[in-house]
Amino acid sequence: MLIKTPDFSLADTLTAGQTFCWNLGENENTWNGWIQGNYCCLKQKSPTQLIMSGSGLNSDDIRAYLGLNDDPMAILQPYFEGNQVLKEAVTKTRQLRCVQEPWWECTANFICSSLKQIPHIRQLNTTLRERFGDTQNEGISYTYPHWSRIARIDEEDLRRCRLGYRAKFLLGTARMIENGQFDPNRISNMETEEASNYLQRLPGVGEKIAHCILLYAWRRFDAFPIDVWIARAMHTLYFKQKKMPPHSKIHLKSRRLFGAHRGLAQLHLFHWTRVQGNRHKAS
DNA sequence: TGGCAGGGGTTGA
DNA sequence: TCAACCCCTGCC
Repeated sequence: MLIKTPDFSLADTLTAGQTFCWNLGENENTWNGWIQGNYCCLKQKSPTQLIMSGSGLNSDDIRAYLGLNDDPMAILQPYFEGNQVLKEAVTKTRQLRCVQEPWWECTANFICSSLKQIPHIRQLNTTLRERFGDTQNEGISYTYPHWSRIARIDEEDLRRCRLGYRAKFLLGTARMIENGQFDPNRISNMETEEASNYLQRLPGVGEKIAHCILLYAWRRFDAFPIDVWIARAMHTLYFKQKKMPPHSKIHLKSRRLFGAHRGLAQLHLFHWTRVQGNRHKAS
């Protein structure tokens, strides 16, 4: 199925640290992964054309998952005045989109993410699928294990998936959801800050991960996850002081600079600084 | 080949 | 505020 898109980069979007269930296929520009529990193959034919195969999904599903209905340039334009840095970052990364991950997989991925790099997190996602998920396509692909499945696993079995200390957190979170101590349906009716505090009741979920979940699963564009990358970027770009400012000050600054769309701004700044870093490394 | 540092974070004292 | 928690990678 051919899907027309705005100016878009599939690779940038799938490797920007939002989602961890996509792997590069054998053919160039081809990615195999999961949308709404359906295994599918996406190929970027051109910056404005995608080809989707291998699932019962329609183009609206793909567009919604990949955030193709958003125009980041238009959304963030009101914040460009007096903020040349943001304008440049968004212009250079305008092919990037904010995805919409399933909330449980997103939560589990980010619990697994602490002190891990993107390839490791992707590896963990694959391992958990292969060991505890249900098979689709006769063993070629596996669904992400439901929390009720994870809740029944021994911590030692999870540790054997190379989760380390994160095994206890993932198990604790799955069990809290399973026994009704945490109700994800409540999130939709909460303000972002309240939702962040609620998510932080889950073991292994602190402020950063709570904001990641709100941004990438609930698409709360006012969530602003601060990791070491974005903290460094904000420090370099927007603070004159030599010492790294505390997260409270970075949050305040992000509100002032990017308003209700600071999460989206974060995504583009993060990607832009990473691309620049790689460029410096390459040269 | 092996030792060491450091990495996209959270917890608990 | 800071050590502890695991595992992997890159570097020497």
